[in-house]
Amino acid sequence: MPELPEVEVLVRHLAPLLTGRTVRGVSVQRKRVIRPDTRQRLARTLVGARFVAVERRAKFLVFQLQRMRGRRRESIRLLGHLGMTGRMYLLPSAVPLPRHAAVTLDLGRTRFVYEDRRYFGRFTTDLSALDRLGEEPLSEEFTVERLAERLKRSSRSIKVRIMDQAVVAGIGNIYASEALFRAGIPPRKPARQLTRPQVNRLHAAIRVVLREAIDRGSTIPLDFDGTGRRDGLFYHGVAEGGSGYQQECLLVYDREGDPCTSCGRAIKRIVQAARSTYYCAACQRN
DNA sequence: ATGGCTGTTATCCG
DNA sequence: CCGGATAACAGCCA
Repeated sequence: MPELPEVEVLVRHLAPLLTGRTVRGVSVQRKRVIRPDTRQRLARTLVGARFVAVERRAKFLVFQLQRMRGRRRESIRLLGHLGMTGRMYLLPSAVPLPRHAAVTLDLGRTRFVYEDRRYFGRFTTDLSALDRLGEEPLSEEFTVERLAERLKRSSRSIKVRIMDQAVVAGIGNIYASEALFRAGIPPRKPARQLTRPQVNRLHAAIRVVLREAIDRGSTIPLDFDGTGRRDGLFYHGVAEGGSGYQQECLLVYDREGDPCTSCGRAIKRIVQAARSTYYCAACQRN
């Protein structure tokens, strides 16, 4: 569920469930997701700590915990990332763990499960990844000027460029295509060649696309229970009787050959930096 | 069924 | 520095 809106919706879901809970035990089924932490270090850090907040930064989940050490209150931060296929949810302790459980936290009668089929995600006390991020696209700091600055020296295609987390923190493959379609910008255009009106439109489009996806994900019913039905992968809109998120909200992503919602011409698919890009050749011109 | 595709990112090259 | 390719991994689909 990995892009910014999906993480935001998940964080809003998890925050009230986790806040106040105490970690009784830590179990690491896949140690690659905790690197550079070790099992021992993670367990030593977390056991006895209490969740005080869950926040989002770009596509990362930031878990804040506190623990009493002697007479001192100690703050702990944990970084979560879902990679391509990660999920996080609470499960009654009696329920057997899913096949691809990567890390589980014992919270008493429930456990927090981080599950990841491909193990591309992360769950660690190493926060260094946060240092490499650009502005939050929905914050005040993300101004048109900032975006223009980050684009003007790059010869990379604009699509690949806005997926760089140092340029726009939280945009991924889906919303990159969506934002460019909304802004009417061809995905292969070199970033530095965007006109000022195009940068203006892109800035607005990024915010609109992300905001709408968050609103959508906050509105539709989701099941964060680990069963895989309506579990937060809301842009797929599966298990929604055919009227899911994708049908209603994604205008170009994964719609190769479908008629453009604006002009009716077939949506095209190309590959850039080994990822699929979808666009309308008629609506997205220089 | 074999191979190509998938929501991510770090790293290694030229 | 920049940008492209690849690797990490498992499952799904044609």
